Amino acid sequence: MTSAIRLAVDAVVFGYADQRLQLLLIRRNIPPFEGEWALPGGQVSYEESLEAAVERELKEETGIGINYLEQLYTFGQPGRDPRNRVVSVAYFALVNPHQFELAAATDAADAQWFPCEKLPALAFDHAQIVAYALKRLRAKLSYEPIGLNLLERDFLFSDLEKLYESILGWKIDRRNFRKKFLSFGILTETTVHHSGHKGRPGALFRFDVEKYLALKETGFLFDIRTI
Amino acid sequence: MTSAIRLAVDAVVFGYADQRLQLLLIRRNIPPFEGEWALPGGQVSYEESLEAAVERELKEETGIGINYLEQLYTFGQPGRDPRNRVVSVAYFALVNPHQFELAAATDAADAQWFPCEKLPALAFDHAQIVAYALKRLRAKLSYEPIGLNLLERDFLFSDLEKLYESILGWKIDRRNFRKKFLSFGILTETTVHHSGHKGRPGALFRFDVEKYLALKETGFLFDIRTI
DNA sequence: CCAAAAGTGTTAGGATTACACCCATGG
DNA sequence: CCATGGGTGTAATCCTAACACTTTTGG
Repeated sequence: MTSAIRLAVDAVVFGYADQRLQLLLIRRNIPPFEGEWALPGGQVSYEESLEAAVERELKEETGIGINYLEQLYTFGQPGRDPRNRVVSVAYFALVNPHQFELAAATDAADAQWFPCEKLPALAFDHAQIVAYALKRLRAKLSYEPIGLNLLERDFLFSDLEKLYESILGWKIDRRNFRKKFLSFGILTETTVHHSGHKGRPGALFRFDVEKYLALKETGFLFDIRTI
Repeated sequence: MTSAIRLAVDAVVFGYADQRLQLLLIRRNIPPFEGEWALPGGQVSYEESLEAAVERELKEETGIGINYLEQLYTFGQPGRDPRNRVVSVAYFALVNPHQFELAAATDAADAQWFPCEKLPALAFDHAQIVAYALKRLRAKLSYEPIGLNLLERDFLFSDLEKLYESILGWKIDRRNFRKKFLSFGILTETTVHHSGHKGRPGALFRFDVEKYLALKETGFLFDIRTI
């Protein structure tokens, strides 16, 4: 019998901080690619679900929890791991980085956020996985309100604008964007936010997940492609 | 050491015949679920890519080749196979059934097309996989011209209309549909089709893949959601 | 009082929808 | 000649896109 194919999971974890999209990476402390940066992940154990494996690895290697998780794609080309045949189910996760401390406390090697436009070289085929995830993120931003998982619970409308602008990579019209986004009725206005910076204080908004799910039931489709 | 997770592929193969969407199934001739219907598929061997495994299994079990193949989703819940932990990468395939004979010649058990609205009970979690694939097919029909992979090379416009109507499950406006679809410029009109049935003969069209790919390069997006 | 950010409406143009009659053939 | 399916245009409506000034605060 030839040896068995190994099954792993990898997580592409996006965060949003300093008005830039960030990616969570760990520095490998074992061969191959020792010392290089890679996606958090690892082998799936026999009794756990794939999602459980992702969450476990993330906890172990980086100490963070996640706001949004979905399966991305399964990468299985022979040769993607130089030693063995490893098939990896990649997951796509969104996090508000302010919500979690990166744990230096764990036994993992360094975990660190990198702005997406300045990524280091990555181990294995992880650059390809990240590219795929970015494509998915950009596409999904326009037809599901997942961007809200990258923000704090309460946020300024301008935060949301800037998030879309920085991830999609083009200028959006503030007036049209606000009109359209608010027309969905999935944001509730809370208090007004004072101080911090110069300029007129703005209203704080919060994503009303209940209302979003209720609307989805009725066939409503979030769609902000035409901004 | 606990035993290793097994890796398999399964294929959800859709065809279109008798003006209905059809699904390709095989009858299992080994336990578990012996005698029941299931998706074609099987274990991935150590050196082959996932796609190669799918195509090999399809050839072995049903004798058909495929017009379109993409990865669908990876199903990995513990317990989905009653004996072992099997993680299965499901693929989504489109075929023109007239193009291939189902091979009784192979050593596989029966392979057979079933209309999607009259599927038998399926082994494992295959009903769930099929449901997922149907969702993907319906969604994709509207923003990629994949429906054309289900038709013969030359087809009547009414075939295309009926395909969309039967898969999406609602009436479409003939005039608007034709106007919009032709406006993309990815179909070329060939000859006029005489005979076969009563009524005025219609023009035959052919999908111009070259032109479609060229257009895609330029940022053109196929989009027929608003029909 | 100045700089910075928040907030807000209107209009022209383009896209979508709804809709009905004539044409060409086979039987 | 009639039944069947193929082929076509227009008008009303809705949605999108473009655009600039006023308000409120901190410094």
